[in-house]
Amino acid sequence: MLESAIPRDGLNLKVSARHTVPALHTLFNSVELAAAVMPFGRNAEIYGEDEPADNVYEVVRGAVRTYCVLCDGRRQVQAFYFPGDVFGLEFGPRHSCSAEAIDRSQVAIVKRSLLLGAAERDLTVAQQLWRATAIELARAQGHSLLLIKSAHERVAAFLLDMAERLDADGVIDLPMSRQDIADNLGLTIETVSRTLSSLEDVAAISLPAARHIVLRNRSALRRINA
Amino acid sequence: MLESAIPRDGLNLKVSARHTVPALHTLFNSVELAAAVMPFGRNAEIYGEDEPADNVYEVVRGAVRTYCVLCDGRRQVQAFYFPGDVFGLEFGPRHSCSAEAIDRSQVAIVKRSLLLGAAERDLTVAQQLWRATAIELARAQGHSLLLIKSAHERVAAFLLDMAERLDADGVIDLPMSRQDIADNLGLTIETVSRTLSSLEDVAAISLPAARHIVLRNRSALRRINA
DNA sequence: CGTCTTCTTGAGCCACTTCAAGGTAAGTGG
DNA sequence: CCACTTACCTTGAAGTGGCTCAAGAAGACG
Repeated sequence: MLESAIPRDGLNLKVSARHTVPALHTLFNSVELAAAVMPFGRNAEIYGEDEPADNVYEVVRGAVRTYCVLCDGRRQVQAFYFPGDVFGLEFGPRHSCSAEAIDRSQVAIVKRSLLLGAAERDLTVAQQLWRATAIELARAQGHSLLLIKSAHERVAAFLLDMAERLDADGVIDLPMSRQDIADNLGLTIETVSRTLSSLEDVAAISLPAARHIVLRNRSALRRINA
Repeated sequence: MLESAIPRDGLNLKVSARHTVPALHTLFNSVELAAAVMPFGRNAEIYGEDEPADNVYEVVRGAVRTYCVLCDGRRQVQAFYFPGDVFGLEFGPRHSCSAEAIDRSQVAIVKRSLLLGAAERDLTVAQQLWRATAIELARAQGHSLLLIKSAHERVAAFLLDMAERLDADGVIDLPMSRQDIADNLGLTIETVSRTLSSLEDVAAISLPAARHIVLRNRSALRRINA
């Protein structure tokens, strides 16, 4: 139903079979919903930190990053979202971080008030809201665990995560820049680049192009990940 | 109601006025509940990682830490909980990390199934479950933001957080060891110790005893925290 | 083809870690 | 009450992983 509403363009990113967060149509399977699908250009802001959290979003095509900026300009990318992933769901009234399209993307948008209303009438919707938040919590906890690891471990973990979410037979097509990866892993772009090169040196991956990574040895990556 | 069920002993830790997570009696204000209060000794395990998450807990007196251990033994303390704080609430069937009493503590315990049942009958309980998870999510996001900062920033942030939660007029009585703090902040105990000493040198704090910290200049700490 | 952005690589540096020693405080048994 | 033990904390000195600064290579795009 969501699918049929989506205009196609040339982006052609794959839709992940495994959802990080229950898809909106799961959230809505017993409710009539009005989901608008909106296009966003490369680096376009979807919402900003502290803005009212009036909507909930699902990536239909493309990729989205959420991030916080410290007062001195350091940026932390909290998460990446791909087709099927839900983001921007808050309990409180305001967004805790900003969201931007990484690439040209299509995003389904539904009014939060509609969801909350549905949750009041339908128990399973209420449960899905809880579930979506719980999955985000698990992600955030995993992210903080990541940040105590070494650069090699962080990059290996990142690659394994991306492989699971974007995989086409061991080949990863990254939509995001090295800067995005670095800000997600709490490293510098130089360290990310060097670490990828060193993983290529030990034949764990190969790098036919900067954003095109082939996993050559997943168990080696898992071993590095600790 | 919970209060009256609590046997007193000699610990005499203060009960924080400000709750990190809605207290169980908030969660239960429209439900009859059977909350047992159990004592735990210093370093006693309350639950272990991957154990079935059959209960939800509230610190009544004392202090609790939750933590994960990596395969090579590195430990990350995810959070500290003080009187009034709820912990161990999971959406999934198993605990994502272990919980231990830091000190001799009293912990109120309720069956998860009771809560879930109540949530099915009572919309506000369902909302409180969601809310508690959302607050944990905010905490986890804050924690990962902390971990990209410098040692000085992390320690300053830790002190400000503890001051807010344990404060008795600018004096902090820490229940946890330097190792706990280090594992929470992603640093070594030596770095934590050195950083505290250096904060004392610049007159931001004073250290009459290792676990007794006096905030001398909060705005300096806030400035350091970035 | 030139320009701009992004990515890679190198060299030196610094914040934090590691390793090591000593100090302090609380508990325990004599 | 005091020696002894043990756990915890602090401080120093040296090492190192990741950062900073800098230059060049590789794509992307008009």
